[in-house]
Amino acid sequence: MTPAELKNAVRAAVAASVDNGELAVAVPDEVGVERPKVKDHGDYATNIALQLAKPAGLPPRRVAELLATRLRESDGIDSVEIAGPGFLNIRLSGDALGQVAKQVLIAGASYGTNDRFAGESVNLEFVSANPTGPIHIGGVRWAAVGDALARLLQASGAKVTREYYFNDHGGQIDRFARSLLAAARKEPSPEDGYGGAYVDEIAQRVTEQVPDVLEQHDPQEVFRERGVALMFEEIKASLHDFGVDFDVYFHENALHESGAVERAVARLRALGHIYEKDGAVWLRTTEFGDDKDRVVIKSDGDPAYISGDLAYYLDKRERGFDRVVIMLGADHHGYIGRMMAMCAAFGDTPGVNLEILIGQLVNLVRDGEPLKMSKRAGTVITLEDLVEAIGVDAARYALARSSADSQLDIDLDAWSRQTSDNPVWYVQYAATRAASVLRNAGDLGFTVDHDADLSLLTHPRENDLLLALAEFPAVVATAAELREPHRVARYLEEKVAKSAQRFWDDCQVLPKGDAPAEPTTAPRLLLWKATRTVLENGLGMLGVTAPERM
RNA sequence: GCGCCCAUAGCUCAGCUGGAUAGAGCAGCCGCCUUCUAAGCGGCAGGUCGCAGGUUCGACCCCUGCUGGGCGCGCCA
Repeated sequence: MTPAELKNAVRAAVAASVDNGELAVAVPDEVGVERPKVKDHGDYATNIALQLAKPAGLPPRRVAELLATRLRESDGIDSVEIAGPGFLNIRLSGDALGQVAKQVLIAGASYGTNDRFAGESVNLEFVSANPTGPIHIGGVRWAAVGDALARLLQASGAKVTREYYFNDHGGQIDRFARSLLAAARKEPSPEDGYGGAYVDEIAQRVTEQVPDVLEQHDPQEVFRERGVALMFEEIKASLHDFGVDFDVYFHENALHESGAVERAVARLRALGHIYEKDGAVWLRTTEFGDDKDRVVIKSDGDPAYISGDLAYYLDKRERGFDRVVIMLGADHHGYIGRMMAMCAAFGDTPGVNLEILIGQLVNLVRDGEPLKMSKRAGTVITLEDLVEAIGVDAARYALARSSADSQLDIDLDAWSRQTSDNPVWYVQYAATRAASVLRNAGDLGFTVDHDADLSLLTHPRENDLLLALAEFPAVVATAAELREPHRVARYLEEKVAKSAQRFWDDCQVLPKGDAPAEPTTAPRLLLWKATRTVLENGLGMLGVTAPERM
C-alpha cells in the first residue's frame, strides 16, 4: 500500500462517515498522511480528525474514533490508534507494505513520476548568461537547479522546454568587441571592457580565422560577430559537459529584427497602458504594482532593454506555453515588479502565467576563504573553476541540495574529498552497494523474482526502507510544485541512502559460502533492486550519475 | 530612504507551506569488520529556532516592529 492509496482509504473513511450521518462536513479533496517522526507512532499518521473537528462540531477524539473504526476494516491496515489530541496512528500489514517494492520494480525507470502537471506546457528559462565571457558561478547555480527542476516537472507530467536567452543586442556586446579588438592590437582593455585571459584567447582565435582582420575597414564588427559566436559555442559546450542542454537558444536580436518589439508595444498601446512623456514611450507599470513606470522606447528612438522582455514574454505565450518561468540571480530581483506588471498589462495572471525564481549568490570557499580569482576569467569565478575543483556530479549535487533562497557556500575541499563528509558520495555509495548485491547475486545464479514473498520483509530495517521508497512519488511531486529540487536530494540522503545503509548492515541478503538460499533471500534481493531503482531515478532527476561501482 | 533573500547544534544545512519529544551530515567522545564494498553502522554529547510583541487549542513556520548579513533600486544591458 502506497501513501497515495492510504490517503484514498482515509478519505473513503471520511466519506463513509459523512454518508452515514455521523459527520456533518464537506469531504476534503485531499487528506494529509505523513510519516511520524517518532517510530512508536506507527508507519503513518494523519491529523484529519483535528482538522474536521471544528466544522463537524465534535471533539477531535470523537471524530478520530469514528474514522479509526472504519479504517481498521480497510485492507492492508494492521492497526489504527488514537493518540494525543486526536491523531490517527496507522500501521500497515507486512504484506501491504512489502508490495511497495514490487510496485517500484514494475514501474522501473518511471517510478516517481506523477501527473501533478499533466497537460501543462512550461517554458523554463535559465542561465541566459551574456556571451561576453565564460559562464560565471551565478549562472551555474541555475544550470544545476534549473535543469533539475526541468526534470522534476517532466516527471510530474509537464511538457517542458528549456530555454536560453542569448543576449546579443546591447552595449555589453560592443564593450566585449572593443575588448577583443584591443587584445588583438596588444593594447590594454578599455576602461569599461572585459578582462581575463579568455579575452586574449578569443581575440587570438578570431585572428586565426581572419588573419587580416586588423586591416579590414571595421575590425571591431568582425570581432563582435566572431567573438560572440565563439563565446557562445564555448558556453554551450561547458553546459553540455555539465549535463545541461537547452531545447531553444533564443536570440534577443531576433526580437528586434522581426518587428516583435513593435508588435508588443502596439499590443500594450491598444490595451491602454502606453503613454508618451519627455520624448520617450512609457509603460504604465505602476498600475499593476510596480514602484515606477518604465521607459519602453527611449527619447532617442532606441528600444529600452525592457522592450525586449516584453516582446520575449509575448513570444513565449504565443508559442503556447501556459507557464513561463524565469530563473534569475539575486542581483536581478529588482526585475520582478516590472515583469509581473508587464504580465498583468498583457492581461495575464502574474504568478501563474509568469513566474520568476530568484537564486541567492553562491560562493566557492577554499581554506575558509571565498575564492576571488579565476584562472581564465580574472575576478569572475566560472563553471570551469567549479567543475575542475570537484567534478560534475559533486558540483551538481552541491548546488541542488540546498534551497535556492539561501546563499550558499561550497567548500571545495569537502566536496572534492572522496570520504563520508561529501554527501554526494554517501548517496552514490548506497547506490553502488545496491548494484554490488545485485551483481553478486547474479554471479551466484540468483535472479530477482517478482513473485518473492514480500510478507517476509518484517525486519525494522526493511520496514523503514520500504516506507522510504514509498515516499518517492510524493517527494517528486512536492519538489516540482514548490520548485525546490533540493527536497529530492535531502530525501535521497536522509531517507533512502540512510535506510539502505542500515538495511545493508543488519540484513544479510546472499547466503554465506555454499549455504543454500534463505527464505529471505528472494524478497531482500527484490528490495535491493527497488532501492537501486529509486536511487537511480532520484539521482537522475538531479542530473547526477548512479555508478555501478566505486 | 524603499524593496527582495537569509538568521535553527561548534561548522554546513534540512524542517514536507500551523501539529506530537526541533532533525541530518561534519567536527568531538565510546563501541562494531570469522564472507554480500567499514567510503559503512550503533551509541553519547551538543539548541532560549536572531530579539520583542501578536494571532490560536497549538508557532521554527503566519502577522507587526526591531537587530545583523547578502543583494538591488538608470531613458545601462
